Amino acid sequence: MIENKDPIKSDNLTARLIEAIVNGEYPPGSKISEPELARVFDVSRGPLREAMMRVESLNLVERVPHVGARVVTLSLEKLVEIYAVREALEGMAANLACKYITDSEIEVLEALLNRHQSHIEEVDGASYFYQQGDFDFHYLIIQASKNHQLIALLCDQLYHLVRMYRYQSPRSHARPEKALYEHFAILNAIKARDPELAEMLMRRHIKNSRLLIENELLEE
Amino acid sequence: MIENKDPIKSDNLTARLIEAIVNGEYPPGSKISEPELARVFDVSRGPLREAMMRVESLNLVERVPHVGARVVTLSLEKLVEIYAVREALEGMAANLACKYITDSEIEVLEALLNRHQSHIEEVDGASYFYQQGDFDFHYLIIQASKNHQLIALLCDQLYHLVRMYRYQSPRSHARPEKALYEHFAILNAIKARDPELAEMLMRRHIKNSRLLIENELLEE
DNA sequence: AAACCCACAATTGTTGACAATCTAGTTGAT
DNA sequence: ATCAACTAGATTGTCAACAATTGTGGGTTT
Repeated sequence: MIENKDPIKSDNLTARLIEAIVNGEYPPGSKISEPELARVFDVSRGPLREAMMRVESLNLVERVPHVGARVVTLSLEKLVEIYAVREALEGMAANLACKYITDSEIEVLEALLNRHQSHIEEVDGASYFYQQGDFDFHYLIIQASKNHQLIALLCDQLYHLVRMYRYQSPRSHARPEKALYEHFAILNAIKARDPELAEMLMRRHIKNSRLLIENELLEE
Repeated sequence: MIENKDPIKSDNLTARLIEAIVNGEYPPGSKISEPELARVFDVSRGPLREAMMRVESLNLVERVPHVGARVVTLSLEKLVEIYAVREALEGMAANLACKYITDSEIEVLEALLNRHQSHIEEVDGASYFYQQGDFDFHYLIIQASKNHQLIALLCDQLYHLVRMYRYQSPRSHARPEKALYEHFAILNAIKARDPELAEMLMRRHIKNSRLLIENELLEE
């Protein structure tokens, strides 16, 4: 079976552009020059512009006609708004997951959380690892909802912005012990097939993350 | 003050394409030929493809590399998924609206609902008018949330699919009296600044709409 | 008759060039 | 000296032609 790597420049470009923006290679607010990027990515401006249109749809860049595109700047207000949306959507995801999650998916989640627990006990404050693990947990819950619209909205759109913020935030927003405790509570509710409880716990979990970020930023 | 009509073909095209697809000019499942559409809209394939990328991001068309794009087909399953997302997001919108809605916005909503009541009393089953009115009500609540991410997600993305379905559905999914009653209940909760109640009522309202659609389709 | 292969037409992906618009630097006037 | 207008350069928007891939139809083989 040959690995079918997309030879379509426009499609590959989109993913590469997203990565470059999310990890800060093109920092927030910086101008994006079409000729320059076309040179960097070794494509013509045609496919590049097509990719830009998609990236714009993801709200990663903002375009002004005849002027150009800039990487979005993540204000505190915007991030709070995003977390409100996450709260609603991931709450629903946890709710739906109670009905649709499979036994094997539950096993994967349990293994993941156990691994997190070990790591936290070993190295206190393994924050980078934890952030990735936090993403994994939320990802799996969202997937378990089996709602493709929900999955697309969260994983293909919102999470790029969330990742962009975490990558570039000087602070570490991790609170490993408490968050892990909340993750276990959510998983237990899902295992008990209790949609209302699972949704409520997920919403509280995300609200706590939001409050943490708000406080950290307000301290400055 | 001169009306600044966008002379940018690529941008205008996107809106025109969306309208054409939503109102069924290009029916679900039909193939979209780039040369043909370029002729119809009197543009080159360049701007047309840029518009197509955006329309694809809205999930109104599905593209296969080197094959082409087709208008999405709205299955019952997909619609149910969309309504679950609406339930989560519009519930949150009602919740937030309790905090951020202005007095003038409340007045507009009250006037809207009163107008609906009059119309329903006059002509029994003014279903077309009601459907537009239903959109207006939900639109205003969403706007009142003042959450730009939420507004963009619902008004700029999801609602195109909902409108597409309503336009093309042979049946009228209106249940004017009950829906109007629910609208009044939601508005009252918002006026009382009761976020939990407003969210709960909005979610029930949308769930009722979903159940109605499910039943109507299952009858066939 | 059914299945396979091959060439042809049509469509998609990509490119480079051209036109329209914005930005910046310079010149000139008050 | 400050501000406005103009010009030059660069950037964005658009186009038409070229390259690559897919689907189709006919012809051959089993």
